[in-house]
Amino acid sequence: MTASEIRDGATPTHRYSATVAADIEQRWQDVWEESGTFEAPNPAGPLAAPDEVAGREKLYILDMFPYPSGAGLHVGHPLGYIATDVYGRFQRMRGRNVLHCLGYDAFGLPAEQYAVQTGQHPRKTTEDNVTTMRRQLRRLGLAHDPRRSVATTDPDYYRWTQWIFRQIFESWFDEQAGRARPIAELVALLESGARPVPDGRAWSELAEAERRDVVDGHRLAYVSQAPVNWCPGLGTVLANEEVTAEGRSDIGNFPVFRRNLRQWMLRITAYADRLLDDLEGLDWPEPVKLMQRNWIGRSDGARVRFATGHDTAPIEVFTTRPDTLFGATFMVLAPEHPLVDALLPAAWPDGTPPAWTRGGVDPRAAVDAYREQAIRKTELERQSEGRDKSGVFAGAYATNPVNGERIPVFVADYVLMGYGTGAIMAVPGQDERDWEFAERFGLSIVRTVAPPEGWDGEAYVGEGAAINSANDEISLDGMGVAAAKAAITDWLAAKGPGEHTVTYKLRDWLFSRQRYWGEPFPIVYDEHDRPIALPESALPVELPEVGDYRPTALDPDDGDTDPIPPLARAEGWSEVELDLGDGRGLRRYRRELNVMPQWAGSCWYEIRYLDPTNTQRFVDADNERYWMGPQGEGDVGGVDLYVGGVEHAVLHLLYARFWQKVLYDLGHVSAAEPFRRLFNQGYIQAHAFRDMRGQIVPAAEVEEQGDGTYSWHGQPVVREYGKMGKSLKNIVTPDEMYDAYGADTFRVYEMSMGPLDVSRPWETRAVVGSQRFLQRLWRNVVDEETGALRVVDKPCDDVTRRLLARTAEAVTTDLDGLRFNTAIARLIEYNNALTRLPAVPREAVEPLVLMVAPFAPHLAEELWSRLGHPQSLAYEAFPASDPALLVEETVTAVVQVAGKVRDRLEVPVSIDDAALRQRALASPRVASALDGRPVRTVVVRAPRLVNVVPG
RNA sequence: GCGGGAGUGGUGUAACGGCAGCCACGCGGGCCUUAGGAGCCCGUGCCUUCGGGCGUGCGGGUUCGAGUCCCGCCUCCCGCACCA
Repeated sequence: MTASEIRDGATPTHRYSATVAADIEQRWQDVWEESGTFEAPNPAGPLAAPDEVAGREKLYILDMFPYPSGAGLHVGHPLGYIATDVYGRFQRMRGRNVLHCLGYDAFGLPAEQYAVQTGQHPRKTTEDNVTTMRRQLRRLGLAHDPRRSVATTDPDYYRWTQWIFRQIFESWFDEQAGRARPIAELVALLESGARPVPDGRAWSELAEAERRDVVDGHRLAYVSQAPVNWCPGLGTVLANEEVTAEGRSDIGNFPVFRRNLRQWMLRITAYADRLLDDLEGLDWPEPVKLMQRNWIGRSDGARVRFATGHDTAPIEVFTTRPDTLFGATFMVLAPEHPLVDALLPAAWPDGTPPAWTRGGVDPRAAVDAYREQAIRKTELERQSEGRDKSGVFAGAYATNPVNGERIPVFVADYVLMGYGTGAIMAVPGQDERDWEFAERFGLSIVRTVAPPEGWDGEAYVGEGAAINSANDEISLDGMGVAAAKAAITDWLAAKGPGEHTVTYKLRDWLFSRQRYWGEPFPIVYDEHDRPIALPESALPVELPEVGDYRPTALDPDDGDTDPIPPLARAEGWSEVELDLGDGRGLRRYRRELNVMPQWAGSCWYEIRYLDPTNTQRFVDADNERYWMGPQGEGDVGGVDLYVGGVEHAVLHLLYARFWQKVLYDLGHVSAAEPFRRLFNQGYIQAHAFRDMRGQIVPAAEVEEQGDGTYSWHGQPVVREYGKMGKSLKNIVTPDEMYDAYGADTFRVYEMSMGPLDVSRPWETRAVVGSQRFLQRLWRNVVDEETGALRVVDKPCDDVTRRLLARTAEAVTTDLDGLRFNTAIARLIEYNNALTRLPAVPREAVEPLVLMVAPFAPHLAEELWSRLGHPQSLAYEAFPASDPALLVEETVTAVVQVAGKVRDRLEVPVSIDDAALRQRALASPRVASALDGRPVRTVVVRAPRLVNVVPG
């Protein structure tokens, strides 16, 4: 082809197009893989390369564990992976030993639901999905260590998940030491008498079964019969964290019922204070810390017992306002409170107001009817009713311990069984809810905190002096809230009916699921139905094949059904004959048929990445200390940078912190926290379009009209804004971007759209801007027509050299601060400057290629290689700037009059205030702006600014 | 209701308390083309009597100087929500 033919034809042969990009990208991906470019050396174990570790600072970068869904990726998914990759490549060029990899969280409900829909075995669909995702991500050119890509569904992985569960099961929380200890140490303490048995008897007096009860009652993993979230639609129970505020399942949106079932729990509540306190030392976004604090929900207060006069235990309440105890004029119990039944008398007491009985012939009938109605109410109905208070008198009275007042006891659903003790003392004078209830039922109201002047008459919850709060022994009157709290709490403790206490919103973690696709528990039951942990040598307990892995189909709206674990169908698996080595010989045991929840595998994956092939331990101690150990005094340790969406603010991040702390207490890891620094990326949103009937139409087929309106096949549609997804028909896939532009353009575009932590709309038509940038860079190095190198080996001019220094400086600080968008703007600016040069000097463009490399690594490798460098640039030093070149000789000084810019002066950088002041006042523009007014003051900030203030 | 975050051109965004709008999309004009949904170059906040004036959600304040700090509103987004 002649040159004129090329010009006559369409695109020059050597233009950086999607085709050229695809060729370059796949070639370099192969090179990286074959030469193990991004394999991170360990200090010890099978992946050890001590020579490569020596003398380099380590950096552990982590992306949130993805689960491979069947839907494939859209362009929003890789955002965080690209960001961590850019950062990792940058830090590698600055000499750090970077650990970065990606595995798959492949167990769990989403994977299983997808398998159920497609009628295939979850193992098959999971493997297919992982393959698809690996392909889509490989095409992105992520600098991951492929040897470390674990999957939770691999028996070599879940063997250690089971091992950790076993550690949790075989330990207890020593409240005094504030940490977990091996269960054997508890047994020793009990045997020696150093620790009393809870009911006060001697250990030696206890029967074997009673001893087991005591020990099992202390374990961090325990079986309990308790109200749990039963979701018949999913066929499984769920953790509190997996249930929405509307009382439905997070996944699938099925109704959830409270039901008493025997389930595995993890004692996360034992760690409530440490999970709260250790947030202090973490470099996390404040909103996430706050969400964790709120979820843990610590509140300080007092327990107070109210005698009932019946033949029952007193009613114990929790209050954060013990100072208002003199104003407690009635009590309220949650409908499910266990004391309610014992309190109910045979008939209404004399003088019971009719409004209190809800028409019940006797208290039992009234309370039963009320409970029936309250339990039937869904969360949604409760909310639609607003805060209207309902309730019924229990026919009983209690005695206020501070003043001996006889106060009525009600049952009402505004008191929740799940918080505090499930019972409250009602203080209408200082509590809005109690006020509403008192008004409704005509109950007396006593103010015990003086409201401010002019208070409108409702409950006063603020600060103020105590009033009406004295008995023969103590008076709170005149005290502030804090002082009154302390005084009354001391009095209660001295007299017996109460004491200081702390309550948490956090509940223990419901850990078993009646599903198939999860980790089996390493647990068997003996003939007494007691759980026993299988020995380490029996791990992994492999997930058995079953004829039908689907959960038993149950009516989603019927909460009275029972869960049926699919593993019960595994032929010959549920019963097993074993010698557990406890001297009892070969015996028959029943296996645990539940599986672990989705979160189990993601509670410790960041640890397994460190040592993925270790067959002796879940992680080698040296490797763990090297990558995650504390860095000096006061550091909690953990991953150096963890990037992911804010949707895991509570669930995963809380569970993983809990497991980390157990492992830390037991001496298995050196880091007290798993994630030292957390960064929440924003989401990529997208526009969606509806036609006149309100139906969503495919966004890809919508055309923009000249007047800013939109049409779809000729009919007008309206634009809205939301998540990218199937339901809004607005998915754009990475594959489309690879085909149309190439991976490097896609990467640059995603990083240039805006700050990483801000959500923003996807705009396919804007991607071309990033392509033009890379094309211009390519053209600065390669002749589009001939493919020859265009770079000249001549010295660079001074202006360009200074611009390069400033660019390198700015790009470095931007990358350090994860400000990728501004770094790219700088690079484009510099590249545009090179484009305007008559010829591009090597000295000017080589640093640019290196600086672009973290963003567009394939293009950069290709240019680097064409520039004559035989080695990959992955370990080239990131360009540093000569400080001498950063110093300007002259600057533009801005001259303001009354704060408005009126002139600009080119001045030497060394100019002093007096000289600059003189030059500014000499400016004719200043004179004209002053318009004859006298000068009052002149603010001078040499060399950049003068502000002349007229009188 | 409580708590948190954010409001800047047509769009995404950028600005140590010191030149508002870097960079990019889009748009307008031009070049090159048989052609342009390619590429390149120039222009592009609004108004203007071409002097300049006005501009960072609204209203105040601090300051020589405020997009940035303080107070009060408005709007949007997120989290929690009868938590005693």
